[in-house]
Amino acid sequence: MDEKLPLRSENFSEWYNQVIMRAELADYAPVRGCMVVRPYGWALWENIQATLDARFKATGHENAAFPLFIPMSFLEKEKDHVEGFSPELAVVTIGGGEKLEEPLVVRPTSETIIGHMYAKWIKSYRDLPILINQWANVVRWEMRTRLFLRTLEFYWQEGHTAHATEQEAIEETRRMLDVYTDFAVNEAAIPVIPGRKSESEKFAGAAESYTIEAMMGDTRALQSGTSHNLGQNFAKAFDIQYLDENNQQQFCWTTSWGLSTRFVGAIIMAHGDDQGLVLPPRLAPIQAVIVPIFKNEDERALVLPVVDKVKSELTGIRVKVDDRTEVTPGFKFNDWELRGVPIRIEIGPKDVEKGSVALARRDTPGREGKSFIPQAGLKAAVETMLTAIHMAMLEKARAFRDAHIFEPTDYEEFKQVVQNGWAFSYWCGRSECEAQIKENTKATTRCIPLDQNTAPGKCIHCGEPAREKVYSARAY
RNA sequence: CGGGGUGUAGCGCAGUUGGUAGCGCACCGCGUUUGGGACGCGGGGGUCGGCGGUUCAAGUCCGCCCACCCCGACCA
Repeated sequence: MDEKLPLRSENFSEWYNQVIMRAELADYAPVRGCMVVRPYGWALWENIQATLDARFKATGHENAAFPLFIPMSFLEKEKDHVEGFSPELAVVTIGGGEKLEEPLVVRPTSETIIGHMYAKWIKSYRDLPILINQWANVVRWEMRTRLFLRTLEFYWQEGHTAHATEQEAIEETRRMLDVYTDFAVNEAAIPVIPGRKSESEKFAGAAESYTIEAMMGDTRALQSGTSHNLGQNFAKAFDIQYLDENNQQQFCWTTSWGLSTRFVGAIIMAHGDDQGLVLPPRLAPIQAVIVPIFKNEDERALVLPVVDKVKSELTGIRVKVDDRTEVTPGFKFNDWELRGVPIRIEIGPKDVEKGSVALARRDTPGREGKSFIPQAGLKAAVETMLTAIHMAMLEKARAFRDAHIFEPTDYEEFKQVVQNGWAFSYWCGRSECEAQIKENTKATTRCIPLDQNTAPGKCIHCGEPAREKVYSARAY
């Protein structure tokens, strides 16, 4: 393998693949389109899970587990849902050597089977709301796959709730969109734009879909989390009814919302640089790595006890000591930079003598990011630096994003800007305009930001009156 | 499913008119090294993607198949 990564600016997709392989986040599985998530990648996902799970619990949700297999007939009960998903279903037709009476679908998402169970569990308004989440794997038979971004099987969480009123369901949908936004900004340092999906980009079977859209390092957009108001579509398809206070049968209002291992791809592409990964400190599996430095046995005997002492003082911080003897310190510096560890702590004979350590920030390459600080009070210094790195990463990503969002005033300019950025412009709301824009430019409607106070204008494509402005971009 | 590309050691590749399968990295052993990707010496590792054909002889020529990667239409 070459020592250097391909340059991010020259070949973004090759850079992306190699970062994943070299940083040992994931590997290709023997089945096309499937991946193995390796321990380092899974540790990152576990940190994402932990912080999201805490947010779900804090907003009143409980975890449960529903089956992997769904009767084919369930999928067929909601018209838009089956239309949307049938091309990408994996179907089991044989079990235990016998042809099955009814084929079983490997879940592409669980609205149907959970809807079925909710119909069974919900009797009266006293049973509502039901607020359940599950952490699961799902399968969608995609044509073209990319590690983390689109694989046949992926890991995610899917929240499914049922409510007595439309208003409650709308509030839930928006609440979880806010949770995702808060997570993206405050944990992953990714400044996402929340908004509503257009009709054509909506989830199959939803009344309204909402999304958080993030800008990647090549300016393409990535849908990083979604929240759907399902209206009464699934309630009617699965007969999810409750008896209200007046002894009347009513259909429930349901929602669903999900965030997947795709988000790992978002972290890689939003923050990475030519040296490799740059992990946001609050999610990084290793927050600080200690590299001991010594030339001989005498120095080794001097340095290692200080390394142990420093490590034991950094309580509450995810620290790793790189005690490999078969590679040089210089190799380790590059290795941990590739793996995106936010802070490197070097401890050598000079530090032992002076009672100091060398700190290097991953987000600031070269000498500029290196500082020498006393061992006393190191924990506070590391904590401060982790926060500073988070803020700097968020700011850098925000500045990059804002520098690549344009507000074109005519279609020619629109076509220009979406080649290397996002367009924020008026849209009449008609799917035909959207489709033609996509055909001409490959840009799709990413989201319609909420709560617009925009004065009416004219559609960027057809010139007809338009009430709203939308983000358009080429997307993953 | 269309277009392009690649299959030879774990990874990256070379292999001439068909004639005993090689290089770099990685791996193992020993020694010297170690504050920005160390070096020397010695070693282990292959049904050349699969099946069939041509031939005295196939990694190499011919046919079929398979897999993976990249680019398009669908998608979190």
